[in-house]
Formats: sequence, structure tokens, C-alpha cells
Amino acid sequence: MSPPPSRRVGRPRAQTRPTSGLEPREEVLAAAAELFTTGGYTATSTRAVAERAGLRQASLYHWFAGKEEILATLLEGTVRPSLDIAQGLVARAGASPEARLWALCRSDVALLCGGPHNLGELYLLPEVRLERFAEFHRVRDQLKSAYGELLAATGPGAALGAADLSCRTDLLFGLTESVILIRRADPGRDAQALAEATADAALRVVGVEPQQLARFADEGRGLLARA
Amino acid sequence: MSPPPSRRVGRPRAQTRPTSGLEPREEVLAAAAELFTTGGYTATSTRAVAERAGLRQASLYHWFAGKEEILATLLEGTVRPSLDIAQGLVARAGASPEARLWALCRSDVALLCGGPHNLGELYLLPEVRLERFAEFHRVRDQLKSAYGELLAATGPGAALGAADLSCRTDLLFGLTESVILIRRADPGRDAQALAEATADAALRVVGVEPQQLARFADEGRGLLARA
DNA sequence: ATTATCTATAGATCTATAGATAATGC
DNA sequence: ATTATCTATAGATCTATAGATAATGC
Repeated sequence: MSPPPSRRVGRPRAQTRPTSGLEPREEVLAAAAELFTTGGYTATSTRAVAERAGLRQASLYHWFAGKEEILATLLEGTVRPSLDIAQGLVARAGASPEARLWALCRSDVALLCGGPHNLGELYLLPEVRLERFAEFHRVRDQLKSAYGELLAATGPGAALGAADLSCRTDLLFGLTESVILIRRADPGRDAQALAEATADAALRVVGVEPQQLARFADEGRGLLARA
Repeated sequence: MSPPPSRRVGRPRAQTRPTSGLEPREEVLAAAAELFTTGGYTATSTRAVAERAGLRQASLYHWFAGKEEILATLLEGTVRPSLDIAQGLVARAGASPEARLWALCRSDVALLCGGPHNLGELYLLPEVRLERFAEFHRVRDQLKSAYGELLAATGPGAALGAADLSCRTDLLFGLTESVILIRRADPGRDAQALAEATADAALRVVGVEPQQLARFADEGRGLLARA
């Protein structure tokens, strides 16, 4: 938004600034995203993050209270956009639930696989279980609820009892998240093609008849185009 | 197999031995399995593993060359049984590919979710990418190939081109592995019920018509009972 | 003699803090 | 005065090794 002022306040850096043009806080987040997703959280030192962001280790603490806050910021930044889209789709009562579910899955996978790093890997980090990251889990549970709500409104979903519905929701959400593992195994994969294939597979898991798939997919594509 | 001799060689332990009855090497692996799956690899110290196994930190090095060897042993021990079952099912040319795929998925999920810890979490550890664990990845790739081979032989699979087949295999394998995340979110879940539901979902992803599911599931159940 | 353990520790980290420094802003 | 950085370091780790020790085996 605001172009970086050419005259910068504060002591000059020991290293020259990175060329990315990002503000320091964003630069730190980008560095941490790359290192946490590839090497893990505990195994990545604050020194390594700082070095990649072009400043000294101690200077991180001007922008973040600690290492955990960096991870918490990344986590919330990745799941929040998905939840926004999900809530928008839940509210669009005019469209069929099947098409909205297709669109939700399609867009989640595109978000997970579209960025420069495999940010979904952050969800897999064992450290994310810590109480410190409870807010992330709250948002993620809301996202899963959106899947459940749409599933329950589909034709096949309406026929399920509560236990089956819950289990089917877990499988559906799990299928979407499994693209994290797929991308890990094959980083170069085309994100849009994978997103469509996953959304198709999601409707199959729901129980939609194979012949009806293309119709719902078309309708879902329309929803995303107009969103 | 061999009952522990009541007279033990070597200097006595500083702590009393755990009551598990396991040999020291197995005791270390069990301790590491619990701690690595819940807290992660780098965040778990060798001291913590040793303490839980009832010996001193330095004594681990009598049984393992280092911390990495402990993880490598756990990884290979978890994926090897899956591969054995997979290869057995690939070879059973008498049964339908759909039923064999159902059985493979059913049995993989049961292995992943049946044990005392969520051992599949080991697959998710970022450290597993290291070259040190290449052997694990080799075995895991063979397991995925077995999924691909069975999928290609199914009715819907035979109609797919090479690219679609590969993508569908990834989704199928991903669906199976997503039970790791499901179990993480809900550790108390009934393993057998989840295994059957996942195997059903796998056939849906393959493209089997919903009406045919029960028949293939029955046939698959029979394969596992006789195996 | 062999084995399984122990105690002690070297050497290499790693996170966060203390406090100085070198810019700009007013 | 404020800001963004720096250098230096305290204090707490952590892994792996060196070398002693206390059993059993022969």
C-alpha cells in the first residue's frame, strides 16, 4: 500500500536489505514460512530466520515477542482466508449444497497449493498442538464445521445419521488436507488441476453419483467466478 | 520370545527398570514412539527418551548409534507391515481389484490407527525429509505403487489416462493417510469403524458406483479374514 | 572377559535480554 | 525523542563421547 520511504529511521542494517521490497515484519514472516515449512519449527533457529530476512537475530525481537509469535501469526494468516470463503459459501443459499461444497474444496486446495511455499505444512508441525496456538485451532474447527454444514445439506448427506455425518465430514476435510502431503511429495504439481480433481473426489466421498459430478462442478465453478 | 533372564549382565541401573517387560532396545523405541509422535523429533531430547525408558541418557548410545537411528528404526517398522500386506493383495489375482483395494485401505488404516500411539504422525515430521531416511521413503513409494497398480485394474481406473491415473492414486493414498490427521484431532476414535469408512470412501474416490460399494466391501472383508 | 550400565563433561548450540548506536523526526 | 537496528552475552539447553563401574560368564 504505502511505498517504502526512501529515508529509513533507525540504525542502518549490517547486511544490505533484501530486494523483496517487503516491510521488515513481512520479510521475517516470509523467511519463517520457508524455513518452518521445509525444516520444521524447532529445528529452525531464530538466527536462520533472521539471516534469511536480512537482519540480526536479536532484531527479530523488535517485531515479534518471540519465536512462537512468528508461528502463530503464520498459522492464523493461512487459515483465516479459507474460513472467510467458507462462510461466504455457507451463506449462499441460492446454490446447491453440492456445488458450494465443490467450490469450498476447490478454493481451499488452491489456497493451500497456490502459494510459494507449502504453507499447509505448518498445520502438520507437532508444535502446533501447544496451547499457545489455540486460536488457530478455533478458526480451523470453524472451517471444518462449514464443511459439515454443507455436507449435511447435500442429497446423500441428508440421508446420514449424526455419527455417519461426523465421520464423513472428517474424511472430507481430511481429503482436502491431504493435498498438503501430495504437494510435499511432488512440489512442482499444477495447483489448479489438483484443486479441481480434489473437489471432484470430495463430491465422490460425499456420495454423489459419478454421472452428476460434472453438473455440480460446473455450478461450483460458476460460484467461484462470481465470488 | 525368550523370557528375560532373571540374572542380568552389566552394571545395575540407577532407576528401577520399567514394568513393561520389554527388552531395553524395545523399551527405548516405545518411549521414542510416544514422545516423537506427541512432541516431535527435534523438540524431544534424548534425555527425555532415556528417562521414559528407565535409563540414563548416555546409555541410549549402547543400543543406537544416535538419535536419528532411533527414528529411522521406528519409521521402517511402521511402513514395512503395510507393504507386506499390500504386496500380498496385489498378488491375489483371483479377487476383484476393487475388493483388494478396499482391503488394502482397510488394513492400512487399521495399522495406522490400531496401535497405542499415532505412529503415522512420524510420517509427518519435517525431519523425515532428510537423506538419512531415504530407505523409509523407498518402502513408502512401493506401497503407493501398490495402490496405483490396484487402481489401474479396477473398472473405473481402466478408463483413465496416465495423468489422471497418477492424480487419482495420489488422492487415494492421501485419503488413507489423512486418517493420521483425523486420529490426531480425535485420539479416542474407534479404529475399526474408521478403517471401514475410509475404505468405503476410497472406493468412492476411485469412481465405484455407490450401489456397488457394499458388494466390494463384503468381498474385501473376506480377503482380510482369509489372509 | 564381556556386557550394560553409570557419571561427568566437552563443545556446540539456541532463545531472549541488556544496553549501545546511528539513523530520522520535531 | 523516537525508532530500528546493532553487538555482546547470560543462562539453559542438547548430543555424543570418554572413561569408570558393577554385574555375569567362563
